[in-house]
Amino acid sequence: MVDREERQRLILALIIREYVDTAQPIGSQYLVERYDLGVSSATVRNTLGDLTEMGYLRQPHTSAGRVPTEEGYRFFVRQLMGHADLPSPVKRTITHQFYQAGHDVERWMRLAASILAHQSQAASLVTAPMPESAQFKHLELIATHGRQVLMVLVLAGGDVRQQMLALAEPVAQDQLSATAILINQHCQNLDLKGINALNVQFDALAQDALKLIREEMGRVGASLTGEVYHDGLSNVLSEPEFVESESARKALRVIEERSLLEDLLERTVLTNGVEGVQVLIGGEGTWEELRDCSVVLARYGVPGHTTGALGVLGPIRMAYGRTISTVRFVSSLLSELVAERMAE
Amino acid sequence: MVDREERQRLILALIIREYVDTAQPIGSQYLVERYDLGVSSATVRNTLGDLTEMGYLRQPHTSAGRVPTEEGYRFFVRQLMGHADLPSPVKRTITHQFYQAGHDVERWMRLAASILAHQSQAASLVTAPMPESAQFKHLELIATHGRQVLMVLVLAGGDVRQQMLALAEPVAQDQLSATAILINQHCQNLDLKGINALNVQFDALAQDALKLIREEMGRVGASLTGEVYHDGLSNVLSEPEFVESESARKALRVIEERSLLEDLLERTVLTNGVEGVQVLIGGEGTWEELRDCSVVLARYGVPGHTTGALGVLGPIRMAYGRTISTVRFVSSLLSELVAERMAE
DNA sequence: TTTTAGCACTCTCACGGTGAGAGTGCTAAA
DNA sequence: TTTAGCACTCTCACCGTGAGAGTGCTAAAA
Repeated sequence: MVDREERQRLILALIIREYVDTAQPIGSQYLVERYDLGVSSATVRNTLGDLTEMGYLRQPHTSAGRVPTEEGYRFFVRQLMGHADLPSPVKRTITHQFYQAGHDVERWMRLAASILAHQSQAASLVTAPMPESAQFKHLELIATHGRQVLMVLVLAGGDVRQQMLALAEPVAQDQLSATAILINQHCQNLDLKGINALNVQFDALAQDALKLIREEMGRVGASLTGEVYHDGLSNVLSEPEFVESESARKALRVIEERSLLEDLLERTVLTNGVEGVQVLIGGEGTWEELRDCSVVLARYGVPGHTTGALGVLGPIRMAYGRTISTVRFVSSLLSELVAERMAE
Repeated sequence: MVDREERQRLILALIIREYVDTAQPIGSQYLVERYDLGVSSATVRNTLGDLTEMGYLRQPHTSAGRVPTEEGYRFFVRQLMGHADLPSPVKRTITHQFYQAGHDVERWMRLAASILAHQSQAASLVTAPMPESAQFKHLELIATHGRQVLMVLVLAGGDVRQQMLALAEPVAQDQLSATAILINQHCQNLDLKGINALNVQFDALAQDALKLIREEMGRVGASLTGEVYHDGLSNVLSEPEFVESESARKALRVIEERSLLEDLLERTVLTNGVEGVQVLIGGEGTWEELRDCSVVLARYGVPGHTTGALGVLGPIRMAYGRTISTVRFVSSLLSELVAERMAE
């Protein structure tokens, strides 16, 4: 004889597993036929009644089977699911793919998005790693043509930024190089505050360059999310819950519209102090656009220095186990890569 | 009394206009009520019969009104539509927005995608401008940490590329700078062929750098499409033709899957010799994924030097007039910007 | 006290029939 | 060549029906 509560947990887990597979309401008879529960369907029915009363299951209509509620999924994720890891061969394959991408951050991002989308069969999103504060490393000024100068600014952590600098009059490359060397000497390893506090008499050219440098460094840290990569959008459209295009539209907008996505990320994984993978089910009452979907998010990078976020967006009826382990693994991998890159 | 053929053209145009608005089959009575045609519904019915026989209209079923066929749209776009331009105030607004984006190519791309999506109420896509061949302009080698060196390569046309160069042993910045100067002297304005033909004895460091330069320059021109920007994906999901998610999925895949998109672009606008805006209606029998949608495409940039592509993807029932003029205008604007940037 | 068999009950869904409405094509007259 | 008139066809919304699924309850069994 099994403990009453034990059976409730078992059956909730089974219903979620089956429902994630089939997208069909699950009945008592179906369960006893497929699993060796050792009890009759009537007993299962009692348990189903309990779980329904507890708010973890619901019936679409009287004569239908049970479907997990959002609360049911939450309970499952928090208490029932366990901490399964990705199978080792999968991990090795993924690691290998990142290894092949070399030092190219853009390729990392695309690869991460592709892997997440593929593993979870849902939509994925990855934001480029963003330094939380800018630290001057190196400057180059390169004459292009006429009064336009290309400024290449290297920041700590391997972040490279380019800007065009429009001068009042043409300047020779020699003079540009001299100015760059001068600025490099004074600004080495300074942050924005340090550069602002600099008390040196620069010439007009250097001042122009410094102005642009300040602007560019000010931009760093102003936003927590950089370029956004995504993949697998067409995956979610094949899910039955997104056939009424309205919920699909809302979900798409979260990925497309930068402001929505930034709000979501900043209020979840990019909040300092929060660690690990976060699971948002059905918008959690906060995000109307996510009412019909779930999001699995994680931060990656080196906290306090350079971080980004990644995650998966799919139907509420999602294979949380696999998705969460993939998100966890890819984020830890990216964290390692970012840390290595910073050490360079 | 109006010429028979004249009436056919008028009525086809009216049906397309109405159908694009309402997405409902249009009947003879509806037309005579809304437009002052000067003839009875019976006459209109005869004309409808003609147009149906010509293959420009069809009936979803016997007792329904008429709907344009793909052939009908094609005829409309080619013969009936005229060459309406965007209203001047709209043009001014758009021009102003690009002006505000400064010299930032990434912002141009995002802005173009946003404008196209917004104006056409459909999905838009823009590929970054790609030089057709690489010409060496300038090189910088910057020590970062240990054996990792940041290589910044400036190509003609303002294209800047960065790569990490991993050395066998650490090298001081002085020596890196000297090597860069050396390479700059020898490679100035050379293309890949010229660099390969170079007959100079370089030291190990310079040879490493040159190897990477060759790789990077070889990458230019290898693909005709660079980074792809898009916007307005959620627009198309609101169209009634995309409620059955299968056609929406196929359309999304064209935008998401690089290989599909590249094939499409290279076989249409990026084919040399083709000029102006191209309209593909219903996949034109060639692209299965586009069977249920239309694409309005154009090339932009400076032909033979640096070009990109842009376009709009929407339902076949699309407001071709407005979309085509927007695509034409934005592409000409981007062409100007790219030309200016090349002159710098 | 827990489990189970039995059973009545409820609800959905697929099916077929029906009638209103829309739009047509044809015919014959203008 | 155009038009009025009309019969015809097809869809679509509506309804009623019955099979099927799954339930909750009750009373007996363990």
